[in-house]
Amino acid sequence: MGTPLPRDPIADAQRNWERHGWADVAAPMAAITAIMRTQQILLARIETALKPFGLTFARYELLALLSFARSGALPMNKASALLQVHPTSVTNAVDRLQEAGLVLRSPHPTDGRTTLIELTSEGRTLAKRATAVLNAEVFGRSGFEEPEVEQLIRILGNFRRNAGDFGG
Amino acid sequence: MGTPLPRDPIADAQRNWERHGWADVAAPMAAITAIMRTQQILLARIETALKPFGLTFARYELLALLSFARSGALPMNKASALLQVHPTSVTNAVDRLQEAGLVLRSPHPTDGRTTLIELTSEGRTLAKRATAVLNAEVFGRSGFEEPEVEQLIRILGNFRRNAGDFGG
DNA sequence: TCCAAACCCTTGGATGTCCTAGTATATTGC
DNA sequence: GCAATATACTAGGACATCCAAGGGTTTGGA
Repeated sequence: MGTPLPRDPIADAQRNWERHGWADVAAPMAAITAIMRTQQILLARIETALKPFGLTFARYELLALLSFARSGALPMNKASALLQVHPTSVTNAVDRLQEAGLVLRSPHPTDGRTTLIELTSEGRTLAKRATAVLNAEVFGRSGFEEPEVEQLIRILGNFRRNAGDFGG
Repeated sequence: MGTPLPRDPIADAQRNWERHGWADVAAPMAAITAIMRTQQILLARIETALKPFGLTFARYELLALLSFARSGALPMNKASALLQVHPTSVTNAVDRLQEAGLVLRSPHPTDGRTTLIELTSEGRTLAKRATAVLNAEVFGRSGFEEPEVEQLIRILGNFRRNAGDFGG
């Protein structure tokens, strides 16, 4: 996966689409494919930055979410909704974070069905340190110019709203 | 994972970043997180469209790539480079496509190390049908406006080039 | 009151991705 | 010509994601 290609494979795919009579959807195809590839690149950078902490992005996101909750605790279903992942993915992440002593499960005081995830002090400390590294090494060197960042936030925000993520 | 949230969780995260003194990287953080989430949404749409064909996106991409190769065949390492995934991921995809009778492996005529992936006629037919459905149901209804598509292609194209994907 | 429907979490299974080796074949350099 | 290095593919393992199904808890309508 190493050396750069001589040509942009996505631009090539777009040309192929046009040549085959699908010119009307060639551009959206290219945009969507570019999003998939960009996500892959960014995820790799993030995972590299988090590796020294023994964290993956999924686990980091959960830690970060908990660290912003006033009480440092959230119900699992709340975390699932806010992170927008399947409940089983949260179960998986909590299992591993709990093994590492970064969070712990506790019963909900009034609803016997619900489990609360609580940040331990180790978890809170690690979240803070990991965030500092992510800010410095990934978000601070994204490679996006300032106006591009604003455009991405706007375009993808509209997309996510229309997709039903939030604020129907 | 169903009902829309009352508020945009990514916008909330951006505000949290600003509140905690990381205002300088809050916007890139939000943009990157939005890319991750958008990819997730798009992938889900694509997988839904492909499910009736027994295809996943990874397998479809390989089929589509082969269908654009003149001879309908490519070396595994070439496919790995063009799809920008790890060689083992190609091995995995080829295994399953071969089981389904959509591709077959053949030895390279002059290089004993190399394996060629060839499209079968079933594979070619299925690629064509799957592409038609993807074009109609996903790319044709992306939810992106036309100028947004152009902006995404430009912004993400620059990003991918700077990330070393192509055209050093 | 009480049972069905709704909700919450977990287990088990299928996929995909990557990394680290290991085997086989080519290429290079002496 | 032969050993050392490089390249190509695959096997095994770690993770993450989703779906389907199961067991426990609450809620709500008859």
